Amino acid sequence: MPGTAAYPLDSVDRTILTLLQADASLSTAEIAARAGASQSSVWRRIEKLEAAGIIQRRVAILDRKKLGLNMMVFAHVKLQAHGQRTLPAFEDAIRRFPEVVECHTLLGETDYLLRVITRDTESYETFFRKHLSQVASVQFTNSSMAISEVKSTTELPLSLLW
Amino acid sequence: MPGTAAYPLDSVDRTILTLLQADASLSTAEIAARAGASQSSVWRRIEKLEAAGIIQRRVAILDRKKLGLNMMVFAHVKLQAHGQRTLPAFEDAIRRFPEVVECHTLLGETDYLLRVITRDTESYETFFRKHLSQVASVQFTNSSMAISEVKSTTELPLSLLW
DNA sequence: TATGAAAAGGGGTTGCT
DNA sequence: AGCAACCCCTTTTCATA
Repeated sequence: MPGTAAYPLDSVDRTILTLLQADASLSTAEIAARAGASQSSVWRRIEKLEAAGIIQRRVAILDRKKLGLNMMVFAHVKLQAHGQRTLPAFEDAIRRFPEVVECHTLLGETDYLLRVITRDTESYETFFRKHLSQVASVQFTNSSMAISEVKSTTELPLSLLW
Repeated sequence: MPGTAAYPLDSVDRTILTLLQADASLSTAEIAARAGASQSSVWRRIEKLEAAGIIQRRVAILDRKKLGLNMMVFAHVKLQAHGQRTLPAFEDAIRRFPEVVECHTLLGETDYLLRVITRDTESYETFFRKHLSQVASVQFTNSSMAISEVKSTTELPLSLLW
């Protein structure tokens, strides 16, 4: 049932999720101390949260600019006619482009919002001219380069829930 | 020096980064096997990559919808006059809103792009009316609800670099 | 079905070469 | 960088509620 947790989350679960989405390298012992439960209990709860898919995965977040990926662009894309195969064809192409790290379907004026990461402006233009704009059914795009990050986190606002 | 790695990355480092940004729960032994290096060497390289800030942090990615955060909105925001204190004031407010998980400065028509996550449409409207639109100097906003995710990853396209 | 205590096993961490 | 020892944390077992 989407929109509802598969099982109720108590305060120990909430502490686990809050801590792990901030720092996935915490030991179960450290989490247990802060959550007020035993180490083995916390370990089992984490397993359940992973099995339920509430914890999707653990990842390392890398520094884009330190690696030389200096260009980030948000591109709105609108497609032409919405035939039966237009959307799947576009979406398959998108999934194959490594430059596109996110693609969201939007309600509103444009059909898609893409987050595109490349090395620099030149490589973005190459991507745009040779790949993105070549995908059939793209009507128009509106690309905006991201200049600075005021805020950026992968942490969900769990405080809104509890 | 932004845009350049603090030190050159060889193929072992590249393998480490590629694997860890996909799955941060991999053991150093597993990474070592795939990278063709010893376990302790891989461990020390990871420490160096963390010290250099190339690996920023390790986090757990949670399932937004399973937790009941069903609403995600991308909001373009344009400010009024750009006085000396207009931007910092807006940015400070943004950083305090838990609903705003990302805020990027954009080159182009609008000033900012926000990614906002809330429980549902009602809670988004409350956030928008009582918080976002109340921030002084907001001239206009353009909010688009995200309907579905075609692609979404925190993995940087390292293949573009090497 | 979930818990805490404790044993067993594997991997992170360190010193040495 | 690699090897090996050590220590800590993950994982399992067991007893209890």
